Amino acid sequence: MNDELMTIREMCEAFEVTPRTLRFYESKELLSPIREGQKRLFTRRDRARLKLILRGKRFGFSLEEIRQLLDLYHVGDQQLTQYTRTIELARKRLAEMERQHEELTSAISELKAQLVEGERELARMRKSASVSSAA
Amino acid sequence: MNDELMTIREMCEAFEVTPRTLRFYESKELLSPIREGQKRLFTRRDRARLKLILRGKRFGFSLEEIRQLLDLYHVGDQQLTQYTRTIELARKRLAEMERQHEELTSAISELKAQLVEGERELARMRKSASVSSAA
DNA sequence: CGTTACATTTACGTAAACGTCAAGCTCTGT
DNA sequence: ACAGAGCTTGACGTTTACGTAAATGTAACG
Repeated sequence: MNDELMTIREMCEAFEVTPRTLRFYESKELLSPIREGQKRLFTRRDRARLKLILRGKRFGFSLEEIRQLLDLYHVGDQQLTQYTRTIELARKRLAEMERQHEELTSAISELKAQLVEGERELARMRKSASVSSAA
Repeated sequence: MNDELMTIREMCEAFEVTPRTLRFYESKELLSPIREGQKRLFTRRDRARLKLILRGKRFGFSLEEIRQLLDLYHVGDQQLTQYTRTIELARKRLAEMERQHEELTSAISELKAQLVEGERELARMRKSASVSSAA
Protein backbone atom coordinates (compact mmCIF):
# COMPACT_ATOMS: atom_id res chain seq x y z
CA MET A 1 0.00 0.00 0.00
CA ASN A 2 2.62 2.40 1.17
CA ASP A 3 5.01 3.70 -1.42
CA GLU A 4 7.82 3.20 0.99
CA LEU A 5 7.16 -0.35 2.16
CA MET A 6 5.62 -3.27 0.34
CA THR A 7 4.43 -6.66 1.52
CA ILE A 8 5.61 -9.84 -0.08
CA ARG A 9 2.36 -10.18 -1.96
CA GLU A 10 2.61 -6.70 -3.41
CA MET A 11 6.16 -7.37 -4.47
CA CYS A 12 5.13 -10.58 -6.18
CA GLU A 13 2.48 -8.85 -8.18
CA ALA A 14 4.64 -5.88 -9.03
CA PHE A 15 7.51 -7.98 -10.31
CA GLU A 16 5.75 -11.17 -11.33
CA VAL A 17 7.69 -13.47 -9.08
CA THR A 18 6.58 -15.94 -6.41
CA PRO A 19 6.97 -15.52 -2.66
CA ARG A 20 9.34 -18.44 -2.74
CA THR A 21 11.57 -16.50 -5.08
CA LEU A 22 11.73 -13.47 -2.81
CA ARG A 23 12.49 -15.58 0.24
CA PHE A 24 15.07 -17.45 -1.73
CA TYR A 25 16.75 -14.23 -2.79
CA GLU A 26 16.72 -13.08 0.80
CA SER A 27 18.38 -16.31 1.90
CA LYS A 28 21.05 -15.63 -0.72
CA GLU A 29 21.51 -12.11 0.65
CA LEU A 30 20.31 -10.45 -2.50
CA LEU A 31 17.48 -8.75 -0.67
CA SER A 32 17.16 -7.70 2.94
CA PRO A 33 13.61 -6.68 3.75
CA ILE A 34 12.92 -5.39 7.23
CA ARG A 35 10.76 -7.39 9.60
CA GLU A 36 7.58 -6.34 11.26
CA GLY A 37 7.03 -9.16 13.68
CA GLN A 38 7.84 -12.05 11.44
CA LYS A 39 6.54 -10.54 8.25
CA ARG A 40 8.72 -9.05 5.59
CA LEU A 41 8.49 -5.49 4.44
CA PHE A 42 10.38 -4.57 1.29
CA THR A 43 11.93 -1.15 0.97
CA ARG A 44 12.63 1.02 -2.03
CA ARG A 45 16.16 -0.32 -1.92
CA ASP A 46 14.86 -3.88 -2.18
CA ARG A 47 12.80 -2.93 -5.17
CA ALA A 48 15.74 -1.33 -6.89
CA ARG A 49 17.85 -4.39 -6.24
CA LEU A 50 15.16 -6.79 -7.39
CA LYS A 51 14.86 -4.88 -10.62
CA LEU A 52 18.57 -5.26 -11.18
CA ILE A 53 18.45 -8.91 -10.21
CA LEU A 54 15.76 -9.68 -12.74
CA ARG A 55 17.57 -7.80 -15.42
CA GLY A 56 20.75 -9.68 -14.65
CA LYS A 57 18.91 -12.95 -14.91
CA ARG A 58 17.45 -12.13 -18.28
CA PHE A 59 20.82 -12.42 -19.88
CA GLY A 60 22.11 -15.35 -18.02
CA PHE A 61 24.00 -14.12 -15.00
CA SER A 62 23.92 -16.46 -12.07
CA LEU A 63 22.50 -15.18 -8.82
CA GLU A 64 25.94 -15.37 -7.30
CA GLU A 65 27.37 -13.16 -10.00
CA ILE A 66 24.49 -10.78 -9.57
CA ARG A 67 25.08 -10.62 -5.85
CA GLN A 68 28.61 -9.53 -6.43
CA LEU A 69 27.66 -7.00 -9.07
CA LEU A 70 25.02 -5.46 -6.85
CA ASP A 71 27.78 -4.13 -4.65
CA LEU A 72 28.65 -1.82 -7.49
CA TYR A 73 25.36 0.00 -7.05
CA HIS A 74 25.48 0.84 -3.37
CA VAL A 75 28.91 2.22 -2.79
CA GLY A 76 28.77 4.29 0.34
CA ASP A 77 31.36 3.24 2.82
CA GLN A 78 33.28 0.63 0.84
CA GLN A 79 36.92 0.05 1.38
CA LEU A 80 39.00 1.13 -1.55
CA THR A 81 40.60 -2.20 -2.30
CA GLN A 82 37.28 -3.97 -2.01
CA TYR A 83 35.71 -1.51 -4.37
CA THR A 84 38.55 -1.92 -6.83
CA ARG A 85 37.99 -5.64 -6.85
CA THR A 86 34.32 -5.15 -7.49
CA ILE A 87 35.11 -3.04 -10.50
CA GLU A 88 37.50 -5.62 -11.80
CA LEU A 89 34.80 -8.22 -11.50
CA ALA A 90 32.41 -6.03 -13.40
CA ARG A 91 34.97 -5.62 -16.15
CA LYS A 92 35.36 -9.36 -16.44
CA ARG A 93 31.61 -9.79 -16.63
CA LEU A 94 31.46 -7.12 -19.27
CA ALA A 95 34.07 -8.88 -21.34
CA GLU A 96 32.13 -12.10 -21.06
CA MET A 97 28.94 -10.36 -22.03
CA GLU A 98 30.61 -8.97 -25.09
CA ARG A 99 31.82 -12.40 -26.02
CA GLN A 100 28.32 -13.76 -25.56
CA HIS A 101 27.05 -10.92 -27.64
CA GLU A 102 29.31 -11.81 -30.51
CA GLU A 103 28.42 -15.47 -30.29
CA LEU A 104 24.78 -14.61 -30.33
CA THR A 105 25.27 -12.37 -33.31
CA SER A 106 26.87 -15.12 -35.35
CA ALA A 107 24.42 -17.74 -34.13
CA ILE A 108 21.60 -15.51 -35.31
CA SER A 109 23.02 -15.08 -38.76
CA GLU A 110 23.69 -18.80 -38.98
CA LEU A 111 20.14 -19.60 -38.01
CA LYS A 112 18.86 -17.04 -40.49
CA ALA A 113 20.86 -18.68 -43.22
CA GLN A 114 19.42 -22.06 -42.22
CA LEU A 115 15.96 -20.65 -42.39
CA VAL A 116 16.49 -19.30 -45.86
CA GLU A 117 17.65 -22.70 -47.00
CA GLY A 118 14.82 -24.41 -45.18
CA GLU A 119 12.30 -22.24 -46.92
CA ARG A 120 13.84 -22.94 -50.28
CA GLU A 121 13.55 -26.63 -49.53
CA LEU A 122 9.97 -26.12 -48.48
CA ALA A 123 9.25 -24.44 -51.80
CA ARG A 124 10.76 -27.41 -53.63
CA MET A 125 8.58 -29.75 -51.61
CA ARG A 126 5.43 -27.83 -52.40
CA LYS A 127 6.32 -27.74 -56.04
CA SER A 128 6.86 -31.45 -56.37
CA ALA A 129 3.70 -32.07 -54.36
CA SER A 130 1.64 -29.97 -56.75
CA VAL A 131 3.22 -31.68 -59.73
CA SER A 132 2.38 -35.12 -58.42
CA SER A 133 -1.17 -34.08 -57.57
CA ALA A 134 -1.55 -32.62 -61.05
CA ALA A 135 -0.36 -35.86 -62.60
CA MET B 1 40.30 -44.81 -39.13
CA ASN B 2 37.65 -45.61 -41.63
CA ASP B 3 35.77 -42.78 -43.25
CA GLU B 4 32.60 -44.71 -42.85
CA LEU B 5 32.80 -45.76 -39.21
CA MET B 6 34.38 -44.01 -36.26
CA THR B 7 35.13 -45.13 -32.72
CA ILE B 8 33.99 -43.17 -29.73
CA ARG B 9 37.47 -41.78 -29.25
CA GLU B 10 37.69 -40.54 -32.79
CA MET B 11 34.31 -38.93 -32.45
CA CYS B 12 35.36 -37.20 -29.25
CA GLU B 13 38.41 -35.73 -30.88
CA ALA B 14 36.64 -34.77 -34.05
CA PHE B 15 33.84 -32.94 -32.24
CA GLU B 16 35.52 -32.00 -28.97
CA VAL B 17 33.10 -33.77 -26.70
CA THR B 18 33.61 -36.41 -24.02
CA PRO B 19 32.66 -40.10 -24.30
CA ARG B 20 30.14 -39.47 -21.57
CA THR B 21 28.45 -36.93 -23.78
CA LEU B 22 28.14 -39.33 -26.70
CA ARG B 23 26.76 -42.09 -24.50
CA PHE B 24 24.41 -39.61 -22.95
CA TYR B 25 23.15 -38.51 -26.34
CA GLU B 26 22.68 -42.14 -27.30
CA SER B 27 20.66 -42.77 -24.15
CA LYS B 28 18.49 -39.83 -25.16
CA GLU B 29 18.05 -41.33 -28.61
CA LEU B 30 19.82 -38.51 -30.34
CA LEU B 31 22.41 -40.87 -31.72
CA SER B 32 22.26 -44.55 -32.57
CA PRO B 33 25.70 -45.95 -33.32
CA ILE B 34 25.94 -49.57 -34.37
CA ARG B 35 27.59 -52.12 -32.13
CA GLU B 36 30.52 -54.30 -32.88
CA GLY B 37 30.59 -56.57 -29.91
CA GLN B 38 30.07 -54.11 -27.15
CA LYS B 39 31.83 -51.22 -28.78
CA ARG B 40 30.14 -48.38 -30.50
CA LEU B 41 30.77 -47.47 -34.08
CA PHE B 42 29.46 -44.16 -35.28
CA THR B 43 28.22 -43.84 -38.82
CA ARG B 44 28.13 -40.93 -41.21
CA ARG B 45 24.55 -40.45 -40.15
CA ASP B 46 25.61 -40.14 -36.52
CA ARG B 47 28.17 -37.57 -37.46
CA ALA B 48 25.64 -35.55 -39.38
CA ARG B 49 23.26 -35.70 -36.46
CA LEU B 50 25.90 -34.78 -33.93
CA LYS B 51 26.83 -31.80 -36.01
CA LEU B 52 23.22 -30.69 -35.98
CA ILE B 53 22.97 -31.34 -32.26
CA LEU B 54 25.96 -29.18 -31.47
CA ARG B 55 24.75 -26.46 -33.73
CA GLY B 56 21.33 -26.67 -32.12
CA LYS B 57 22.93 -26.24 -28.74
CA ARG B 58 24.73 -23.14 -29.91
CA PHE B 59 21.37 -21.76 -30.91
CA GLY B 60 20.08 -22.42 -27.43
CA PHE B 61 17.79 -25.34 -28.17
CA SER B 62 17.47 -27.88 -25.39
CA LEU B 63 18.40 -31.47 -26.16
CA GLU B 64 14.75 -32.40 -26.05
CA GLU B 65 13.90 -29.74 -28.60
CA ILE B 66 16.79 -30.92 -30.72
CA ARG B 67 15.57 -34.51 -30.52
CA GLN B 68 12.18 -33.46 -31.78
CA LEU B 69 13.67 -31.42 -34.56
CA LEU B 70 15.85 -34.33 -35.62
CA ASP B 71 12.90 -36.66 -35.61
CA LEU B 72 10.90 -34.28 -37.70
CA TYR B 73 13.84 -33.97 -40.02
CA HIS B 74 13.99 -37.72 -40.35
CA VAL B 75 10.36 -38.18 -41.26
CA GLY B 76 10.18 -34.72 -42.76
CA ASP B 77 11.51 -35.72 -46.12
CA GLN B 78 8.05 -36.85 -46.94
CA GLN B 79 5.84 -34.89 -44.59
CA LEU B 80 5.42 -31.33 -45.71
CA THR B 81 3.39 -30.16 -42.71
CA GLN B 82 5.94 -31.40 -40.22
CA TYR B 83 8.71 -29.72 -42.05
CA THR B 84 6.70 -26.52 -41.97
CA ARG B 85 6.34 -26.87 -38.23
CA THR B 86 10.05 -27.34 -37.88
CA ILE B 87 10.63 -24.10 -39.69
CA GLU B 88 8.10 -22.36 -37.50
CA LEU B 89 9.88 -23.57 -34.42
CA ALA B 90 13.14 -22.25 -35.78
CA ARG B 91 11.54 -18.88 -36.48
CA LYS B 92 10.29 -18.65 -32.93
CA ARG B 93 13.71 -19.50 -31.66
CA LEU B 94 15.21 -16.86 -33.90
CA ALA B 95 12.83 -14.24 -32.58
CA GLU B 96 13.77 -15.18 -29.06
CA MET B 97 17.43 -14.96 -29.89
CA GLU B 98 16.97 -11.52 -31.39
CA ARG B 99 15.18 -10.38 -28.27
CA GLN B 100 18.01 -11.71 -26.16
CA HIS B 101 20.43 -9.98 -28.43
CA GLU B 102 18.76 -6.61 -27.92
CA GLU B 103 18.61 -7.08 -24.19
CA LEU B 104 22.24 -8.00 -24.11
CA THR B 105 23.11 -4.96 -26.15
CA SER B 106 21.37 -2.61 -23.77
CA ALA B 107 22.66 -4.46 -20.74
CA ILE B 108 26.17 -4.03 -22.01
CA SER B 109 25.81 -0.32 -22.44
CA GLU B 110 24.22 -0.04 -19.02
CA LEU B 111 27.02 -1.95 -17.41
CA LYS B 112 29.53 0.18 -19.26
CA ALA B 113 27.86 3.29 -17.91
CA GLN B 114 27.99 1.84 -14.42
CA LEU B 115 31.66 1.14 -14.87
CA VAL B 116 32.35 4.69 -15.92
CA GLU B 117 30.59 5.95 -12.85
CA GLY B 118 32.32 3.39 -10.70
CA GLU B 119 35.67 4.51 -11.94
CA ARG B 120 34.83 8.13 -11.28
CA GLU B 121 33.85 7.16 -7.77
CA LEU B 122 37.08 5.26 -7.42
CA ALA B 123 39.01 8.34 -8.45
CA ARG B 124 37.19 10.39 -5.82
CA MET B 125 38.02 7.79 -3.21
CA ARG B 126 41.68 7.80 -4.10
CA LYS B 127 41.72 11.58 -4.04
CA SER B 128 40.19 11.87 -0.60
CA ALA B 129 42.47 9.13 0.62
CA SER B 130 45.55 11.00 -0.55
CA VAL B 131 44.22 14.22 0.96
CA SER B 132 43.64 12.64 4.33
CA SER B 133 47.04 10.96 4.26
CA ALA B 134 48.59 14.30 3.38
CA ALA B 135 46.85 15.98 6.30
C1' DC C 1 -14.58 -18.15 19.16
C1' DG C 2 -13.99 -20.45 14.94
C1' DT C 3 -12.92 -20.17 10.13
C1' DT C 4 -10.57 -18.27 6.43
C1' DA C 5 -6.65 -16.26 4.43
C1' DC C 6 -2.07 -15.47 4.22
C1' DA C 7 2.44 -15.70 6.37
C1' DT C 8 6.56 -18.26 8.06
C1' DT C 9 10.34 -21.94 8.46
C1' DT C 10 12.23 -26.35 7.32
C1' DA C 11 13.26 -29.53 4.23
C1' DC C 12 12.97 -32.57 0.52
C1' DG C 13 12.03 -32.60 -4.75
C1' DT C 14 13.04 -31.22 -9.61
C1' DA C 15 15.14 -30.57 -14.27
C1' DA C 16 19.31 -30.21 -17.55
C1' DA C 17 23.44 -31.90 -18.97
C1' DC C 18 26.60 -34.01 -18.08
C1' DG C 19 30.89 -35.46 -14.33
C1' DT C 20 32.66 -39.01 -11.71
C1' DC C 21 33.32 -43.19 -9.67
C1' DA C 22 32.96 -48.38 -9.60
C1' DA C 23 33.53 -52.72 -11.51
C1' DG C 24 33.92 -55.53 -15.12
C1' DC C 25 35.01 -56.96 -20.39
C1' DT C 26 38.50 -57.30 -24.08
C1' DC C 27 42.30 -56.54 -26.81
C1' DT C 28 47.25 -55.39 -27.14
C1' DG C 29 52.03 -55.81 -26.14
C1' DT C 30 55.71 -58.20 -23.76
C1' DA D 1 50.04 -65.12 -18.60
C1' DC D 2 49.79 -60.65 -16.87
C1' DA D 3 49.69 -55.58 -16.99
C1' DG D 4 47.75 -51.75 -18.99
C1' DA D 5 44.78 -49.26 -22.03
C1' DG D 6 40.47 -48.39 -23.43
C1' DC D 7 35.62 -49.58 -23.69
C1' DT D 8 31.31 -50.80 -21.37
C1' DT D 9 27.24 -50.20 -18.22
C1' DG D 10 25.12 -48.66 -14.14
C1' DA D 11 24.42 -45.41 -10.72
C1' DC D 12 25.11 -41.72 -7.80
C1' DG D 13 26.93 -36.65 -7.59
C1' DT D 14 26.76 -31.70 -9.12
C1' DT D 15 24.90 -27.11 -9.94
C1' DT D 16 21.23 -23.54 -10.26
C1' DA D 17 16.93 -21.65 -9.15
C1' DC D 18 13.51 -22.32 -7.48
C1' DG D 19 8.73 -25.76 -6.58
C1' DT D 20 6.13 -28.01 -3.24
C1' DA D 21 4.60 -29.89 0.96
C1' DA D 22 4.18 -29.97 6.02
C1' DA D 23 3.62 -27.91 10.21
C1' DT D 24 2.86 -23.85 12.50
C1' DG D 25 1.74 -18.79 13.36
C1' DT D 26 -1.08 -14.68 13.16
C1' DA D 27 -4.54 -11.49 11.99
C1' DA D 28 -9.01 -10.12 10.50
C1' DC D 29 -13.90 -11.26 9.61
C1' DG D 30 -18.40 -12.44 11.14
